[in-house]
Amino acid sequence: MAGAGELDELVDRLRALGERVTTARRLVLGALLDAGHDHTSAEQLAGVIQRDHPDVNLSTVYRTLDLLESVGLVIRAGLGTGAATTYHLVDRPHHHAVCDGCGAVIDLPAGAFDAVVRRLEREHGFAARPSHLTLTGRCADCR
Amino acid sequence: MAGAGELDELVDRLRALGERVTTARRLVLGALLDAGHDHTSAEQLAGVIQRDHPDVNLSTVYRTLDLLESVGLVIRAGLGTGAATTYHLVDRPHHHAVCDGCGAVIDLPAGAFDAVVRRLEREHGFAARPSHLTLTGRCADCR
DNA sequence: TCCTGGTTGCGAAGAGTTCGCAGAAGCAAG
DNA sequence: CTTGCTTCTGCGAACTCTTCGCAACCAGGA
Repeated sequence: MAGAGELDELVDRLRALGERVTTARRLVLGALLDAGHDHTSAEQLAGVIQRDHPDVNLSTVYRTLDLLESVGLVIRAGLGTGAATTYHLVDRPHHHAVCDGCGAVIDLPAGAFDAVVRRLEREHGFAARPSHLTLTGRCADCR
Repeated sequence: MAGAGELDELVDRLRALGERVTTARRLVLGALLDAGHDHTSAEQLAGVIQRDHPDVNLSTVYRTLDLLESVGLVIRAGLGTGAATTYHLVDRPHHHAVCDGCGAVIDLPAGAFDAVVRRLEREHGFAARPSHLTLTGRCADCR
């Protein structure tokens, strides 16, 4: 279980953005906090929430995740085909390396792509979202 | 329409890999060639093919794309939620920048990520597929 | 040309996600 | 605290994209 302080902070941010704070949204944020830096699917989040609150619907989790993404509190990492979309809090910027073999998602330090991002900006006018870079390959275990 | 020579070359590569060359596979490869460097969905490809060959089924296009991906002739770029998975030939290595705003896929030169890829290998033991890096952000037009 | 196993078309199933609606709940004002 | 407007939620159905099973078919080797 994550500390209550963190949840309150997220809730306050949501309110400050002019969004309503509802029970369902609090629960989704709480579940995302509990997930730590793991990448969880909407269904997984709903499962966790429904252990204590069976009346929270999967649709609501999807809608809440959409909202949280639109205000920048959450990002979605669209993995390859078959796998469901996963979400996690934008607590600190980092990047994803997804292993083709085992599907593992490896978090990479935020600075890894800085040079590339700057170059893209300069040469292509493309503003990369610094917290959302995904690359695929093979992790050390699967090679 | 792409040159016939290119198609023959792809067909030969497929045969050399021990895979059967069927009409449907030839058509899928042809459609991928015609698409050039655009990223096309299975449905788009099926549509193009079915203009001349209405009897080619969407299932077959999916199965063929899976095959082509498994032998390394095609890569799939799983864009965000909602959008269908897109595919394109691995004609030359390059990377993708996907715009959040308009969904445009920008091809980036192969070398852009070389330094990062090498560093990932060294520091994380992660072997990135050099032909499949995706990053999201905002293109020049959408900013 | 004949055989054999991989491939295809077809239809249906499956997973993940979205939508519409009526009732419930958040939040601001009184 | 109560009221009232607006947004949110639960529910269920619909939708899209993708996969599967099966019988007929065909590519490639003998």
